[in-house]
Amino acid sequence: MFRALRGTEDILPQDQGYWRLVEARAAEVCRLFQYNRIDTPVFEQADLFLRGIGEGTDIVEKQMYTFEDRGGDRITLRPEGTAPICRAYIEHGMHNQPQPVRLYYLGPIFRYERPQKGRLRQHHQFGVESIGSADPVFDAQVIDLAWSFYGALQLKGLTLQLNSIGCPECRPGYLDSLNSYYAGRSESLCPDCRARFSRSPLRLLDCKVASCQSAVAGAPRTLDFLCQACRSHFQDLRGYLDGRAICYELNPYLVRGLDYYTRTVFEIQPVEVRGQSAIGGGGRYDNLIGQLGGRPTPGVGFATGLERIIANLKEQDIMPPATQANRQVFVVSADEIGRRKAPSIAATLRQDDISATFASGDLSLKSQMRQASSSGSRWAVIVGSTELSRDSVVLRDMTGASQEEMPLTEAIRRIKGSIS
RNA sequence: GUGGGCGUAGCCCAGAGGUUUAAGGCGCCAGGUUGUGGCCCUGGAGAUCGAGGGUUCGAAUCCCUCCGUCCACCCCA
Repeated sequence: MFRALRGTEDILPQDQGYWRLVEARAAEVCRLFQYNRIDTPVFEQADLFLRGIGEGTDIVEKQMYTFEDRGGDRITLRPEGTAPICRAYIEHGMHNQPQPVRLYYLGPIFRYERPQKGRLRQHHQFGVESIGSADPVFDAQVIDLAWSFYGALQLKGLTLQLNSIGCPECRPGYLDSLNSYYAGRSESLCPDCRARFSRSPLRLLDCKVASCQSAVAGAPRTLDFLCQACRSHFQDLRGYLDGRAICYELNPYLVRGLDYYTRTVFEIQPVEVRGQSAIGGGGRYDNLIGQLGGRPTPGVGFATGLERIIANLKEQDIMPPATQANRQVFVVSADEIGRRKAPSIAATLRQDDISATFASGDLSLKSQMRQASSSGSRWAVIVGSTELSRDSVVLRDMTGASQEEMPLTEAIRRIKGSIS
């Protein structure tokens, strides 16, 4: 038997309401903030991600779906959204537009990982990018947008964590200090951290192993090493956030898994902080576009996982709005004559913008009525030889138990005139 | 990649070596007298008990291997 591949899942009809809700809120918030939608291909040249995300990262090291296509090109299923957007920015000369260019995207992301709660090999992200300005007002705007989005979904209990990890000016000084701090302590670190020590020292900071935690507690903080420019950038950002009354927690040990981040990094976490719980995150990437071959262009963005959002909506009993069934009809046939006529009756209804379907005439009337009932349709139209001989149908209101025989045109008028 | 739990009908699950021709619930189908749903009642269909191998007179039940799945670690959304 075929089944969906590990770490992938079908989004079944009963869940589509959640997805439409989340997508609609995303589109709405972006319209209000004037971020425009862009859709990039789900696969790109592998090199885009190698250069963009950074060779030492977990994503590049072991999570990319990379393959050679029939033409011999190295292809990667996108493991994140920002690099492709930056590629599109460069490719379409968007630096000629007023800056910053504000974009949003929504679509599948692929990472080869062992699936677990809230973690899939194909998941979906909604993300925004503000490209072309280093002004901290846009860091704040991106966070504001993210916060508004979660607010529009009525998600409760989210916390915003914020940090600044500096720039190429001040990062080396910090790394030196981190290095010498950890140099004398490598004995007490977990094996993973010993490996991280030389590879990506920043990540030492978010190790969860208890023995490492104590080392982290005394470790130097990026914030204390920021250069003047980064320091004032961060100050300004905090000022803007305060001005918008957006609460955040300063987390000096927040680092993110991608190499391209500079200065601002942030993460949004839900109430239930269980292991891998971030629901969204982002930050500034002032060197990414340059690294990808564009002229040096600053940018800042945010992305959030739709599956995790929906999981949180469900946990908080937030339901998508019920679909309107007032203009929905289920055609039921009482006998062979009615069964023959059902498709064209449904078609006539549809011409009047009434959604209509019918049951198999193989089923008993009772069973057809059961289907009509469970379909959620407000109306059942019942047809058989008796009605057809009089050029009429029976219109039954499924919310109660009243029904009446009338011509189809009259039934249509009643249905269209109906209110809940 | 590492560790642990679990795999019985579409779904939830009982059964823990022989009274199992594998139970129950949801869902599905058919009925409960004449062409009608939602509640109730009755009946029915639906399971090579994840796959393969082994132990045994006898295995859904014990052992091994594989596969799948879930959870955790790593890391992220």
